[in-house]
Amino acid sequence: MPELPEVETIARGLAKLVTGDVIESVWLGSKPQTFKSAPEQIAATLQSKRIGEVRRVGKHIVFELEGRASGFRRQASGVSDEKAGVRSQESGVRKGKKAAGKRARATRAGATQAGATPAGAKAQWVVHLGMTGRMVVCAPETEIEKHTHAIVKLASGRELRFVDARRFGRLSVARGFEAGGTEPLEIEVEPFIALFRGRKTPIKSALLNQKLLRGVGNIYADESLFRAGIRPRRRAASLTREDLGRLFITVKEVLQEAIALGGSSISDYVDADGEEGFFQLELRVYGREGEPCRVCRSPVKRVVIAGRSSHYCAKCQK
DNA sequence: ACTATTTCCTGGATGC
DNA sequence: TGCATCCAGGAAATAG
Repeated sequence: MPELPEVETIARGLAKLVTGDVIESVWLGSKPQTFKSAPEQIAATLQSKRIGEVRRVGKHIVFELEGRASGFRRQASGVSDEKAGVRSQESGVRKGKKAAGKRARATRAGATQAGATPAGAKAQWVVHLGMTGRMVVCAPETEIEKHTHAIVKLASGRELRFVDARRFGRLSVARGFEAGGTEPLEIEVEPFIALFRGRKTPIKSALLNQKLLRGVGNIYADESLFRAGIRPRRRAASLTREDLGRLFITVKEVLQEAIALGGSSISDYVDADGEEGFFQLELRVYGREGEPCRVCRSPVKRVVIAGRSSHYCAKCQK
């Protein structure tokens, strides 16, 4: 399950592999829910672009796209790139086949994003891996895996493929992409504390809320709370400044350590080079139900909060 | 404005 | 062995 450290690791790996390469052609699969922007718009936006910076924003991978196809005009209207993007989004609303409702909603979200964007921002390819999404860089003759939803041919002769069995992953194009909340590795202590003020929701849920902090998922929420000595069910508003001060430290600590170890390889996560991470060996509570707490030896508990399994030590966390 | 719940999806694990 | 059932998870949609 790629969370911030895994996505960071993958983005760094991809940056090394594909920065500077040029997209020669794009094939997109037929599962509509994979594409958060209209497939035609994704294909048109990627076509003939040079891949610039590749970076992580929350749990998203963002590819900056530079330049454009010579002579390419969307809908032969001669409008600017910016307007072409908006226009094709609108046409997406009108067209909408069986997924009309879904598409319209997704399009509105995209339009809001574009609206908040400085004019002239570069086009971007945004990838969310969901649970099982993977970006594969390989030779064109490599057998096409089951659940391959996108294939991007590169001028270097290689292909960049998006493979996602469970299909929670999403592809889109944007300009000035911004994901809701604040980057946990960049936030300062006071804004961090302010995020949770007055919230009745369990602190675990608040940590998972991407509109507050972006990039923390189930594994790192549990690990941060363990290190801070806070039970996941505690209401966010009930935490003292001291509690939140500790949590502020442990969230950063856990994420940084996990990045340093290349993420956690649970189930089938591997980085852009196919290498496993090592942070799964450092996990103190996640996935350790019934096993002895590494600090006090009492068995790790598992409860369900907001539909997510949450692991904690009843003795070490209050 | 918030919060809680449901939905999507398939491979792997478990149960009988 | 085979078949059914459950479970994992992020985020958007829906309900309260």
